[in-house]
Parts: sequence; structure tokens; C-alpha cells
Amino acid sequence: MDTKHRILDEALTLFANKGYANVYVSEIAEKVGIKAPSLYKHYKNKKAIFDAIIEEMDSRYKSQAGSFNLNGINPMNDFDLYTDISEDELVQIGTGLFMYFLHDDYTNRFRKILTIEQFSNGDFSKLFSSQYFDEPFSYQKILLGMLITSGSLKEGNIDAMTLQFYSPIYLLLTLCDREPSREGEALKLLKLHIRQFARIYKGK
Amino acid sequence: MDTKHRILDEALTLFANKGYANVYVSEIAEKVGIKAPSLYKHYKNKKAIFDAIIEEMDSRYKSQAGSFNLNGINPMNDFDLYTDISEDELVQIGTGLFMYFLHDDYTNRFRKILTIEQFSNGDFSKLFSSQYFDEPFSYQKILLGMLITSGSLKEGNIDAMTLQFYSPIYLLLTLCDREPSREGEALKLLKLHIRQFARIYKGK
DNA sequence: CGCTTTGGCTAATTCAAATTAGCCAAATTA
DNA sequence: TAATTTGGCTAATTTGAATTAGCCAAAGCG
Repeated sequence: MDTKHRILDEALTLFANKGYANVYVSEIAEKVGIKAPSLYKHYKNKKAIFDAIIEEMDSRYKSQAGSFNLNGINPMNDFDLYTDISEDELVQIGTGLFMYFLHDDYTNRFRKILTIEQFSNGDFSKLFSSQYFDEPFSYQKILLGMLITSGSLKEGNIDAMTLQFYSPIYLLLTLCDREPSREGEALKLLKLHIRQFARIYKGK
Repeated sequence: MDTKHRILDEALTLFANKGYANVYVSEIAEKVGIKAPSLYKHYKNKKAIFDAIIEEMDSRYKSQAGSFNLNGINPMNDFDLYTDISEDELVQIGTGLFMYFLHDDYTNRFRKILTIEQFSNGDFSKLFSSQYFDEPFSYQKILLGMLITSGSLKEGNIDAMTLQFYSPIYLLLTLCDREPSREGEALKLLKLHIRQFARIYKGK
């Protein structure tokens, strides 16, 4: 990785943990292993570093389309995966996705930045909501809808069901972002949640 | 309200929306209607204003004990309220609590501050988790436990049930904090959620 | 009523962080 | 290989927000 990218990378980590205003240019430089003025050979100023991060975040987001899907595959293609799946498999898929979102290098730092900056910037609010509410919600709603249609799941208010399936994942994700040491506990709860959800709604 | 409190109040609003580091002392002063140096007649420095806010937040939190309870009443006392309650009443209580947490002047600004500062400060992480995860979780777990014991709710994994009941409330609360214009939508979903939850788990 | 405290103001001052200037060696390239 | 570009450095400089100094009028009070 060249210096320009290392700067982005270190800045991303720092911004994610302390917020833009609390990070000094000199801190970023130190992490990269250069002196502050050298940064200016790569970026016009501090804001430009931040903007580059946002742009990167944006382009990754767009390229993966929906958020809570598998490798950018759309719900229709995932259908087979979920149609007649065992409880254990469902737990596997759920925890896999959870772990990916929790630990993926970019995903988790972006999420923290969005969390920190969400109130100060309308674009960030929108992006946050889209990425962590609307997209996963609509994706999972489609999925649950198909499972209901196919008879694998009981009928029920689909929005409520989607909310009940997704919200715990979201809650536990934010818990782990905040207190990584609670990951084990979160994972246990996640599994319980998925199993319970499956049991409640399984069978017509 | 005297100047000293007005400072606290305006600072709270500003910190909640932009984060500590992005708020200038001069901004706070302007909102209060005085000049920046005059602030120093009331507080030693900027940090002291922030600390005063945190102290206030802390003392309010402690005085209300558990978070997601009614007026600081403990679960045992709330028991009667929930024991044999209709679906409509449950929706009323749920939305009432939600609206309170969403709109209460202090509660909602404190929550935003915690959200913004949670990653940079271990105390805030802990406080956030306690206030928006552990406390409401354990409170509601007790309540659900009693409802199960009394036969009003079906058996099921109690942790999973608690998570499924509480998480949507949390998710919708954070959505509204971020995008207040979506309150109507959130409220609709909240009601659907409570009804669906009641139906699924009602009757032994 | 005179004295002191309070809380406002304007005009500095301080201080730290961002940025610029300008030098230089190594890498690239024509 | 000579010329240029790249990317590092140290030593300023700039900038702007926080804070201090010091003045003053009005309110409180002995």
C-alpha cells in the first residue's frame, strides 16, 4: 500500500474512533510514519483526507448495492438459499453476515464514522439510514415475503416481522461497535434470536 | 431560567447536534445572547460546561434508576399494569414510553451526545450500553418473565423474546433521532411491532 | 447611601493545530 | 545519465478559537 492509501487508512481508523475534529493531522502522520507537512504532498488539506474517505465509502456502498445481502447478490438470487433451510443453517448464515459486518475492515470503520457524524450532516443521516435501516429492511422484507409465500413461514404482518428479525441484529452490532469485548455475549444472543424467530414463525 | 442554566441548555443542544469539538464557545454564547468572554463568569472553561452537562445527565440517570420503566417505578410494581392487559393498552403503553424517550428534552439530547462520543470515551460507552441496552433489557426481561409465569405469554427463550421486543424500539428511536421527519413512519412500525409481538406470544 | 458583587462588554493575549516555504535525496524517465 | 518529479524533512507562518485583562453599570446589601 502506498503512502497515499496508508494515510487514508490510518485517518479512517482515527476518525472512526475519535471523530474528525478530534484527530490532528500530526496524529495521522505519526501513524503513517511521516511528519505532518509531508501529508500535504498527498492531500490538499485535512478536509480533503476526510472527503476522500467519504468518497471511498460511497463508491463501495454503491458497488455493493443493497447492504445486508450476500456479496451483492440480489434477493431473488438468494431465494434458493433460504427457501427450505434448516434452523442451524439459518443460524450459520445469520452469524456469518453479522460477523462480516462487524469485522470487515472498511464496513466497521465507516459505520462508526457515520454514527459519530450522523447528526451534524444531512448527507450522513441519509446514508446511515439507507445503509442500516432502509436497505437491510427492504432486502429482508422481500426475503421473508418469499418465505411466507412458499409456505416456509407463517403469515403475519410482514413489516413487523422484518423489524423483529432485523432489529436485534442492528442492536447487537451497535453494542459490539461500542464494546468489542461483548462480542461473545452478542453472538450468543444473536443465535438465540434467530432460533427463536425460526421456531415462532416456522410451519404454517 | 438564569444565564448559568441557559448556557447549559444551549450547550447541550449544540453538543448533541455537532459534538463537543465542533462547538465553539462563541456559538454557545451567541445562542444565549451574550459574548463569549461573559461565559467565563459562569464556567471556568469550555470543558467545565461539558462536565456540568455530564454531571446533570448522570444525576438524572441515577435518580430514575432503570431506564425503560415508568416513572422510576420498579418492575415489581409495574407488574399489575402488564399482567392482564389488552393489546390496545399494550400499544398505548409502548408508544407512550417511546414518545417520552424520543421527545423528553433532556433524554433525547443526552442520548445524542452519548451516541456521538461513545467511541472516544470508555465511560460513555459504558453509560450508553447501560442506559440503552442492559437496563431496558433486564427490566423488560423481568416483565416478560412475569407474564410468562402468569400464563399471559407463551413460553420461549426469554432472552430472545426480550431482544425481539426491545430491539425494534431501540432501532426506531435511533432512526428518529437521526431523521425526525420519519417519526410518523416509525410510530406506525412500532405499533405494528407491538401488536404482532402480542399476537405471537399471546395465549399459552 | 456608599460598598461590593455580579455579569456584561471590548480589546488583548495565548496557544495549539493547520498549513506553507523551501531544502534535499532518491526514484523515475527521456 | 542528466533532468525532473516525488515525497520526505525542518523551520517558519498563519489562523482561529479559547481564554484573560481590565473596564463598567446595575443590582444587592450593610
